Amino acid sequence: MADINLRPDPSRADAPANGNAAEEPVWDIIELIFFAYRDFVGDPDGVLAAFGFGRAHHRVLHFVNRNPGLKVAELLEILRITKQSLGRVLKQLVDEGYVEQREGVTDRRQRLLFVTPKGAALAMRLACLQTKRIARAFSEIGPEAHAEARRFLVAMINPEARGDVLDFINHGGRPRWPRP
Amino acid sequence: MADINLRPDPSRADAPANGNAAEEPVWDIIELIFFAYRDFVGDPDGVLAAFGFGRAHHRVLHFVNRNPGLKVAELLEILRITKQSLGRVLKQLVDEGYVEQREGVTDRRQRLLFVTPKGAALAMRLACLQTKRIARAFSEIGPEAHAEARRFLVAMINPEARGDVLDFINHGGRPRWPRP
DNA sequence: AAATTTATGTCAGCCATGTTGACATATCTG
DNA sequence: CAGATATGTCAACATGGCTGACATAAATTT
Repeated sequence: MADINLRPDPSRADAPANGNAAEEPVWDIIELIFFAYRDFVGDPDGVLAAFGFGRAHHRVLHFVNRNPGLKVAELLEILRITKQSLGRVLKQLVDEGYVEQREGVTDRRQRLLFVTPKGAALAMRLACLQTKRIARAFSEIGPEAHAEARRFLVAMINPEARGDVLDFINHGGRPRWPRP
Repeated sequence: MADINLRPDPSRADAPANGNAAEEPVWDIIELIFFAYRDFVGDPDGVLAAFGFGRAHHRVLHFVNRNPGLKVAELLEILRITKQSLGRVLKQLVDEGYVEQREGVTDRRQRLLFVTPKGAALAMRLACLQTKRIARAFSEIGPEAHAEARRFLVAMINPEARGDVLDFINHGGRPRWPRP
């Protein structure tokens, strides 16, 4: 009787406690992230395909919509892709009238990004689609769901990046990624 | 004073309550899923690159490791890709000795999938990497973290698919995706 | 003013990983 | 035996990453 603790099933080895060695993988969360993400990003695919767009366009449109006046360099840092990759999808969004570029007022080298009304409508449509899934999940869980999900997701982000990410998602419509 | 309720900030319009129309997008969760997933799947990339593999190889290796004797058709259904796409990465994993294929005992058309010891070691290494991130997140949140995260992720999965997914992640090492 | 740095764009080509369509083979089932 | 099933394969194409090289305009530094 030397080992009395609260492990109902020793095979599950939960509560790593030391948090360093990661002795037994947390299989359920690893796999649930795969399945949940697969369904979550799958929602917009049909709509995007009808517009001739893919997930890359969705990401660009989303962040420009949420951050009017975003600089190209900031968007590159968010998406962590190269300017060549971004250029391809951005050009299509601009050519087809979903995104606009305007010269920066203080720095005329900059091409600040804005969604057009058409772009805003598509971005909103896609966000609402994804929100339906989130809202259904929250309603199944209860009133704490939003706060719990947010805590979990924030904790999964690289600690050094969290400050910037939290500033960003709380921006309230004003652009400020690395600094104004 | 006709509207007394607990909304600290009316611009946030949280708690959709009806759960049908998805009137205002849940921006924070949508974006946090993007950032959290980006960091989560980024962890294994370095290790994979050192082996000449990519994320597609990781997914195959992971599910074969977790499901010894998995049938090709079952793996296709999990990953939701075509057999041609799977064939390409699976062939490399087999050729390089990470995965083995054995004839089914009852049905000799089947090529049941198993990881080799080498494959198991790599799969475990990658899972432990991802587990470190999860364990860190859990330790920041508290003892309820695992249960909360699991509830949220399950609730985000398509309701029709949940039964199969839950059976799958609880399989305990015995393969049974659609049916035995 | 000239030189340099910065913000952005562009061309060309490669790679990983998804797709469709057609077809081959072995094996199981009725 | 006839047909359905499990798997593999060839060929071609699409998307969205990547690198490297180079161009332009505007800001900044010297």
